[in-house]
Amino acid sequence: MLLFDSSKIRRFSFSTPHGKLNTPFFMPIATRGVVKGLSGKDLEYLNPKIILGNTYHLWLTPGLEIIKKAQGLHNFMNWQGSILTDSGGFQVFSLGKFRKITDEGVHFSEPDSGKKHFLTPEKSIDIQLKLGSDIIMAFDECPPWPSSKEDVLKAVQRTTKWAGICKKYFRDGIENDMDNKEKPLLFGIIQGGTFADLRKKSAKELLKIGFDGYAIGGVAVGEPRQYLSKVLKMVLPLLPKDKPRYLMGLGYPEEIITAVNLGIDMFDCVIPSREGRHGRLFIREKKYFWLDKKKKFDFKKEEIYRTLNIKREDFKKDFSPVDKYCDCELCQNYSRAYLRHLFKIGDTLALRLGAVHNLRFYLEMMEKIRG
RNA sequence: CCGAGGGUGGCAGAGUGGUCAAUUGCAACAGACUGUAAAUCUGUCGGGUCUUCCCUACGGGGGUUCGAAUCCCUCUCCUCGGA
Repeated sequence: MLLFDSSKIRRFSFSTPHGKLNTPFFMPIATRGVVKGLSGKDLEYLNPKIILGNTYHLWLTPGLEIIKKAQGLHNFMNWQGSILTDSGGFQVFSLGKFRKITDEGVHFSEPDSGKKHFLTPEKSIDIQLKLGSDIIMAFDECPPWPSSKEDVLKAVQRTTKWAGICKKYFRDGIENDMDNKEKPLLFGIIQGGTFADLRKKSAKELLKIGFDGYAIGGVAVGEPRQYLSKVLKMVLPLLPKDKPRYLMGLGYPEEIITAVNLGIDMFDCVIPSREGRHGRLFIREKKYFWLDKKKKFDFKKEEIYRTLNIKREDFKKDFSPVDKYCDCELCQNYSRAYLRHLFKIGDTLALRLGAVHNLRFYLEMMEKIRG
């Protein structure tokens, strides 16, 4: 059971070199310079204001040479909104056995080719500056769950150390870059797993260094779901009210609403896009009744949304729209049966329509939350 | 009509005496997905009281053998070559 109180949520705005952002908001993921399967027209329709790219992946492909020749990532992908770039810190976690961590940085080997790369805090910031990112993330170490307290402590210490290096390198980089009319923002990332003392330690150390915004990382890496609000409650009271707070990598709609309630401003997650491509569609049965009239509302997850596995046999002859309250291209033009058919024959249109729909679901939800 | 090679589970295609209810791929069905190693991954996929048990099953029928998808005979169908 969650409680949503629209009068209590944080609403404010801040600007990046590519525009003003109103919180709380959700960032679609464009790891390698594209929201997988979507065109610029699709993005125009979705109008997310800000999307997320990834340092590590863009560094490998297409590489900085190409991005530089294209005059930055925005230009390269023809996206004029803001871009937040993740530092590659998450790959320290997700690439698991394909990397080795030292205090200086992380050695990665590409899973397919075995090709080796060494990413450091300095290099990460350098890459992000060259990409032309609007919001640059500090390079962090995201420990998996479960990890011993000793290991999490080590990750916190390393993350703090790297954060200091990132800050310094960022400041120097900005000062030396006379072309940069508007300076990007730099965010620090709080680690500490599920340990209250380590979370607080991490937050305090990052506050001391000073950032334009603060992210909470290392959440939803496998720990039980109850930890989400616990971790947020450990950290959020310590953060300044006038700086954006970003919950990295989350989540399902009910998790986002929980986090909004507790004071989070920014989200990103692969769930809507990936699950859309995989045929799992987010739909609502009633049109956001939980946001109507009443300011306070108790609701359960099922009351916000449900999901359809559109590939199921049940939808073979279901000619109704996926979500009758949705205004996306899929819901306005095609039936469940048709989308199922597209998935069954493996046509890429299915992937695109699925991702667009789910992202529309998420972004519209955020719109409604903002009011 | 003669010669040669074949007919295996929804399809394709392994297997040439026991460890075969039968490799693998596709299709089908179901599930997973949280700062994207992900248009990916996992499971099921002849039937039964779902079992270290039984039944049915590798074109049909018959035979050899302790034992056959695998060997023999016969019928049938397909493909290729020759009249």
